[in-house]
Amino acid sequence: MMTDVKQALALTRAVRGCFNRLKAVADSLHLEHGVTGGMRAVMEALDEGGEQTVPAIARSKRVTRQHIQVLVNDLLEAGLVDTRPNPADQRSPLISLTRKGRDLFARMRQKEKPVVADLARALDAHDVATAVVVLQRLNDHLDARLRKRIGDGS
Amino acid sequence: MMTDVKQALALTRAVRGCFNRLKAVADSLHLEHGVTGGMRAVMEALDEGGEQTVPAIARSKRVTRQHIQVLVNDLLEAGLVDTRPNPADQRSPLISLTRKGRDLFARMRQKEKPVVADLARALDAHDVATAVVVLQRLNDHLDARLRKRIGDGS
DNA sequence: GCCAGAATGACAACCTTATTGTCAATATGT
DNA sequence: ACATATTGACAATAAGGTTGTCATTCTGGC
Repeated sequence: MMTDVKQALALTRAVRGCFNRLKAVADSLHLEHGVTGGMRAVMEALDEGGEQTVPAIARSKRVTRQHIQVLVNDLLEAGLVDTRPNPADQRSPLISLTRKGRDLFARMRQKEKPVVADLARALDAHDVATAVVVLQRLNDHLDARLRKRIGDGS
Repeated sequence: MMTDVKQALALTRAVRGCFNRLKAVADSLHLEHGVTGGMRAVMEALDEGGEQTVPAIARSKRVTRQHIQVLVNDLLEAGLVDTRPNPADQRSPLISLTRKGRDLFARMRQKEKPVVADLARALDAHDVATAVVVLQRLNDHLDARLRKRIGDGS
């Protein structure tokens, strides 16, 4: 059955609201580590995707490589990530989490755990699964539109 | 049935991803009107909530009144909103959309319509309804946590 | 009514996140 | 080999938002 426009709008509003609150909660949890939201997001990309180049991280997050470069430089200075020569491209080393970086990321995850578990307790598993599928479909759809737009422009 | 932690994390990731894509699509739609995202958000608040004071808008959006004040001043200059003396508080006039503001907002909505309708076509109504409920529950839960945190701090 | 304390508009300084532009060096396809 | 694209580095800029301050108005207890 097809969704009506009103419902689709309600979904987008709910997503926007959730995002802001999630950000506020995450910020309140990670204040003390000296790691900014951007740095944390890069660490997450490395934790999930393994070692990657700066431009690869930028593309996956749809931001400029210059922005990611700055964040990675900050992480390097903090000793949370390390570089390894890239056999495939000598300009662009592979970035990976150091032991220290992995440990810190694990500690941050650990800190999130009770909060997320608290959320989990309040929500029905089947409904959450449905919501995740809906949001992923929405993501794919939006991606297609964004690609088309970019395609139009060039 | 209770959701597990992994699923709850997947939900938060999906929300973050959706938000970014929604923002990108919305930006691409509203570039030409000379209305920034912030201004548009204030217009939305006024369209949905009727005339309000600046601090009231700020509170509903969890940002500082100073920030909203700047946006409202921009909107005033653009002739998109107007002020009316507030019988309840002489310092803080009531802000409302002008005819021009309402028309522009309607035009922007109209422009969104085919996009949202396209989304609606790709999604199942029942699933979307479930997703909206889940996200609203999530919102409430996060709100409770944020209030508690603020309560702790003071 | 009076007075302390809170809320408000106005203005300024600043921070964070992210973009665009540029340059020199390295890669890549033909 | 050569044109074109990609990359790291650096700088300038922009948007969105915060904090701080001042004078004014509002509110609640007395």
